Amino acid sequence: MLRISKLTDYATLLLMHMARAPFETHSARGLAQRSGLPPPVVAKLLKLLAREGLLTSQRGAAGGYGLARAPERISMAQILAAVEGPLAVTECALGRGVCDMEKGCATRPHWQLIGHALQVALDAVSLADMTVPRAATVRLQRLEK
Amino acid sequence: MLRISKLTDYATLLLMHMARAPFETHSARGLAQRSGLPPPVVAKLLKLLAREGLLTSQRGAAGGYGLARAPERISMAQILAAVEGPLAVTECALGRGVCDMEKGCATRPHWQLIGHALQVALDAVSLADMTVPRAATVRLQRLEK
DNA sequence: ATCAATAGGACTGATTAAGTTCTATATAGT
DNA sequence: ACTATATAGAACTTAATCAGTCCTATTGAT
Ligand code: FES
Ligand code: FES
Repeated sequence: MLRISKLTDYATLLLMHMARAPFETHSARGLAQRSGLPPPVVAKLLKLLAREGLLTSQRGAAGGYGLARAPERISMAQILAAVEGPLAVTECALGRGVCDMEKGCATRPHWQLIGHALQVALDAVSLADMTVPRAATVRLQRLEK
Repeated sequence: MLRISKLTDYATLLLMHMARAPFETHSARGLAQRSGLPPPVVAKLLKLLAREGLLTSQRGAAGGYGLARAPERISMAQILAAVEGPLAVTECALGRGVCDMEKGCATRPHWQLIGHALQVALDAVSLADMTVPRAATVRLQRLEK
């Protein structure tokens, strides 16, 4: 349940690779080779991440992608949001009129509450954490108290 | 992102209806009428929830479904798990050999960490909370500190 | 017996995710 | 200027999952 998409998993993987050399530019081809992912998928994802502001891009020969900011300042929540769109646990979490069963349904505010809790959990883990084993453990354990 | 399925939303809705009379038995037909959901969907969901141990069932005339335990002791995490299967944020979060890109991928333990945080957030909200506006607010706010 | 209820599974259609391909544009080096 | 190498963007196809329906069997009260 609550499975993230493969694309998001891939995106995280790519960003982790880039985080090992945070100030250099990386080409889509090179990242595809290093990650083992299919080149078209890598290209698609990098374009998306650049559009969403997580990466900077430089066109032309000797161009490539670079992290838009330090790995510590890129959260998993941001990566999720970039690839899968804004967090909305239920379809009808945002506005009225979207859902047929609004009458007789009092769940909306509660789902929003849960959504917020998830957001907090995802914000607590940064890309930098992901590259360092057990880095986020302490912070997350504090969340659970 | 991290959208729960409609079925899970429906299941929650049904359980909330039942929680208003926690000790009575409810028929699928009756719940379909009260909830406004299509009867076949309601029947399917109740069967599933009974199999998963969230509901008790009584066959035959005058039969029906009842909550397996008090609404306070049914968490949203349990409902999610019943309808959508066990929480696994990534496909390869559990075992080895599932995923092609295991070599060169160090994300697994971190995803497990995130998965655990989500689990905690979902465990903090009970079915009883869902029926009472703002009931879970305080508990969730404490989680965020 | 009969009627009202759940149990289980098979099946279909709709929606979304995943992956590929093609064309256009920008830039460095020669 | 030319060429090679890169990203930008969109359209398209296929695969997988979700949502919803339907049919048959079983159970139990009247
Ligand atoms: S099911 Fe959409 S508002 Fe509750
Ligand atoms: S992508 Fe599957 S192990 Fe990382």
